[in-house]
Amino acid sequence: MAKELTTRKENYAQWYNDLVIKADLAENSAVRGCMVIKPYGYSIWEKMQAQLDRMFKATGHVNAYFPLFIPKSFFSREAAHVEGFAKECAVVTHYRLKNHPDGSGIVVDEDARLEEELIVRPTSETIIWNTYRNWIQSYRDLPILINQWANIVRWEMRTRLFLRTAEFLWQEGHTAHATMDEAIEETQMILKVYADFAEQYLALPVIRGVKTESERFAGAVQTYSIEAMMQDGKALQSGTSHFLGQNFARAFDVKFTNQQGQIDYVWATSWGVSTRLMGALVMAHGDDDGLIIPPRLAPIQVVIVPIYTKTAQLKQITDVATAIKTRLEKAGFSVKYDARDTHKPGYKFAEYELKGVPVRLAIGPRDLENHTVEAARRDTKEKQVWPVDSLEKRIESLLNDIQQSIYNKALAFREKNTYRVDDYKTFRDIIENKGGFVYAHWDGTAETEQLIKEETKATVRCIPIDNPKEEGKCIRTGKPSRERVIFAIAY
RNA sequence: CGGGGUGUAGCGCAGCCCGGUUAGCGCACCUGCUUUGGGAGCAGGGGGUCGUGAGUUCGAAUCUCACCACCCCGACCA
Repeated sequence: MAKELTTRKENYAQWYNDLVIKADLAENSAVRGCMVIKPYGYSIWEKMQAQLDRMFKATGHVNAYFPLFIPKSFFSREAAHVEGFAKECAVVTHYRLKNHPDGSGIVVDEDARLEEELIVRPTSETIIWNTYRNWIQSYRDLPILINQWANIVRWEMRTRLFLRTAEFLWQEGHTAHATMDEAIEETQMILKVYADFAEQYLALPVIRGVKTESERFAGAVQTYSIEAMMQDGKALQSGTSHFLGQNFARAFDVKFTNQQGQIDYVWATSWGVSTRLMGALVMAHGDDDGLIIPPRLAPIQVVIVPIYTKTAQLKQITDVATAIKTRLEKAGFSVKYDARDTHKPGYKFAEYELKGVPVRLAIGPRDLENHTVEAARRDTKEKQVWPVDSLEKRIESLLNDIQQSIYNKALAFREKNTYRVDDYKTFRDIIENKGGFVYAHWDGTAETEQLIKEETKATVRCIPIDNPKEEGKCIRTGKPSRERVIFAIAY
């Protein structure tokens, strides 16, 4: 197989797609806009899930499951919500098929039309809040801190593997609170969980911020997000946390009696991250040789490749390799020994690089003789020869180093491509020619935001939290502004 | 839904303009031998309703029409 992933400069989208497909993560399915997540890709997702799940549980949440189908009437209770999602819903209208009378095949049985259509959930606020109504009467029933792992469907016009598929996997948290402050606190706490996960596990530096009104979740009072920069300078919204106020409680009539004996509507939050994080992983860290998986999320952290000429040698090497594998597994690493006789070492090297396995150990006749292994790290491709003794310590420190290095690299890239700009000409030049994040003043109106979007394709990604106040003039209209916001072209 | 493009073996493509043996190439696949410390070499082999349907013609991958699918760019979006 020849090296082919060299298209990135010419067509980043194609480079990304190739990488996802060739690294064995996913492929397009027979269903338009939907993807097949392959075993290797899914195992990375499982690692993400497991870690996020731990973090949610550590912050007091529990998992539950709500229906895939949402009656159409539920969906229209919250005006802004329905407006935001109506254009991309899959709708179930019938419940039965039949053979066509002329024998030409299976057709929908028109006699089996549903009285009320069912929407395949694009998000579950409505079905969940309809359920919460029955669960909540008193402040003693609050808070409810529930998360759900599920698939959802949004009938997007244009799709891209992991980043925007018609069906995707995610987790959605839906919490109910007695007070506004508590709900806001929850929203921000989850944002912190997302940021910590992105930075410590995905090795992806993110900016926490607040969305502008036009980018806000349909039905939310406030939307917080984490924003990351991909290697083409575009922004990827990698997770969102919404303060929903009492909007859904009002829409679904979810009231409770507070400690003072007064009846009030319940305060809500919702938050989610999706398989889009897989896309972030690919785009933030990948290179022309393939993926680079952060060690803390790698399904295989260490791969051992034998190098031999005769079958007898293979047996000797296998003895050594198996012993090493056992030792490393005992130390808590996930290790694969690839003793396939059907592929040559060079092929395997390239294959595991494509898959982004952080560390490769090669063991050959020389190593048998010297009691060594050759260790190669995926991120920098550096190799060194190690004695077999004390391998655990070296692996541990190497994996930690890789985790940190790829984070540092991504952070350095983001900083290098972040600008502070005060005039529109420079702004346009950077957005059009360089890409990246631009901190600029904005007058705070949706009109100006829309104008800038039309003129440059850039949008306000977020208003960073803890943003320093600074007097300035909107770069488009010259009207006064009190802080800079982040503009970028987004995925 | 607007603009552009592509459908030929599992993947990537040539052939089409100018119709004419048995439709070809690279990778992959299978067999054998030699190889194995960075995607092996040689020899042999298998695999095709040329997207679908109609039309023109003695003859269509090639020309005409319709349809379908997919990709890219836009609008929308996690």
